[in-house]
Amino acid sequence: MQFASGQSIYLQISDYISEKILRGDWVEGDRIPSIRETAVSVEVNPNTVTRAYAVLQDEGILQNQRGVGYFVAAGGREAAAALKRREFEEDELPRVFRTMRLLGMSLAELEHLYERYVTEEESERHD
Amino acid sequence: MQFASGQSIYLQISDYISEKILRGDWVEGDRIPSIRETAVSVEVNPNTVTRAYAVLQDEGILQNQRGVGYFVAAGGREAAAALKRREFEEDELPRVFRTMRLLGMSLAELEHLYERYVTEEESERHD
Amino acid sequence: MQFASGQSIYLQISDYISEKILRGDWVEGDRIPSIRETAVSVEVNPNTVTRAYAVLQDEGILQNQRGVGYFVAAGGREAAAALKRREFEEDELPRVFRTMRLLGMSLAELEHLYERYVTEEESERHD
Amino acid sequence: MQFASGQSIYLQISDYISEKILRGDWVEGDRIPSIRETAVSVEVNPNTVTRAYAVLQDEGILQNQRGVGYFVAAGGREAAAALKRREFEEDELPRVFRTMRLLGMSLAELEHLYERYVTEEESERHD
DNA sequence: GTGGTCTAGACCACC
DNA sequence: GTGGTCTAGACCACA
Repeated sequence: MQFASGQSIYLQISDYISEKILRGDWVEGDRIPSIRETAVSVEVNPNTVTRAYAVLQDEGILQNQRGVGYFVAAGGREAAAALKRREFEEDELPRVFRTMRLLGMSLAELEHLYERYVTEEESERHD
Repeated sequence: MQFASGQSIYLQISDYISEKILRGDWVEGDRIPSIRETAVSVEVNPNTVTRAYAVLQDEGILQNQRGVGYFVAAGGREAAAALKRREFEEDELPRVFRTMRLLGMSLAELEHLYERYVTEEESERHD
Repeated sequence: MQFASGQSIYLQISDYISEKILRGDWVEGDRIPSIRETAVSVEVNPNTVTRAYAVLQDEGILQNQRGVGYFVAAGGREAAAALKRREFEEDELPRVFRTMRLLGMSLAELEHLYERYVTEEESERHD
Repeated sequence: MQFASGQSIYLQISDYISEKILRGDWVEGDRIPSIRETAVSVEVNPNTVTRAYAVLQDEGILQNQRGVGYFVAAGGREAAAALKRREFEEDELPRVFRTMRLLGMSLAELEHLYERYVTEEESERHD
């Protein structure tokens, strides 16, 4: 895992876990890697992972059993989707639309960029 | 002016100035409010405004005449537009498109949200 | 059995057993379920149940006959009652009274809540 | 400040702050001691105080200004009161009433204990 | 000066 | 083994 600057590592980790659950890699009731395992695999301090997991537990995405581990909570996927959608629609999209107006970018142009993005994604998948 | 958490205040201020110029509120050669005036009006430490103006000067959007004040630079509007567009296309849009895929949101749905945004904007303007 | 977070599971189990004895579900000399049986029924590691039983044995509530099982000790019910009362009066009530003052809650209001609690209990019993 | 065992220090600190606000020692908009100041005064590591403040910020009791400090949030006192009352009525009181029934303790007896508590408090105040 | 984050390392209770 | 907490110390961005 590569960390971008500009966002804290623990948030990048919680996003990463959250997206795994969104994609269905881990489903309700699955035990996810322990704090220590994740710490080793992403090469950060266990404390940092603890913080990432705590965020997800607060959001109702993870659940933990003392001395056992962390699990995808009941309704965890829905919680993750709801959270991501809410952040997207309430924070990101308004900013995007506002910028479009400022730049005088039309919806058609946005669609064009979207299609370009999709094709680029496709080609990367073939690497 | 309201400050969102999560982004530094000086960047929020420089964005605010930059958008004023993009909208044409201030045009090439206009003197913009002094650091002190802005500091008072947005209720912030003058150091913070200084930093915001410095960013804009670096980008070629503002120009400083010592002892006189800050002015919209020659080509300032174009510089602001270019900067905003670059940030938008390189940073924000890829993130947006990625999230759309993750949420399974179609381009049609995005257009729908865009239209809703536009109508909301319209109605707010009538307040 | 549902486990609340915030208190260790073994203590929740020992409370649960203790209350069974207080209510008279199990009386002096009764053999209570084996560690394994309880472990299965409450879906917990046998080690955890062992610890819970050990606590109760320490308090003189249970008695162990090696190879046979655990029994409600002579005077077990009284021991359980004394323990619970002590914990209640020394730990819980002072905290409760303190919070009442902090919230400005009167004794009358407390009585009101008590009556509501009792009626709710009644109605649940009819389910 | 003395810390009891059984509850984590950071929660004891957040309770302490919360009660200060409930009592009106600090009111809306007041700046509370910085993380470092509190860390010194209660003799714990700044990280621990950070965690306590973060809890209160999550609850809407505190609010922070980057680089300036923590403040009692708008509606902070109400948030603190609501939180405490909710925890009290939903968690603590049901447990109390349940124990009363188990011990066969009457409301009259509880009142008696309450009066004793109040008089003890009074006499302590005269020390 | 402020808060925010991260690391390293320790100890604990618990399962 | 698991997670939870705490410390010490560091570095950073920010006001």
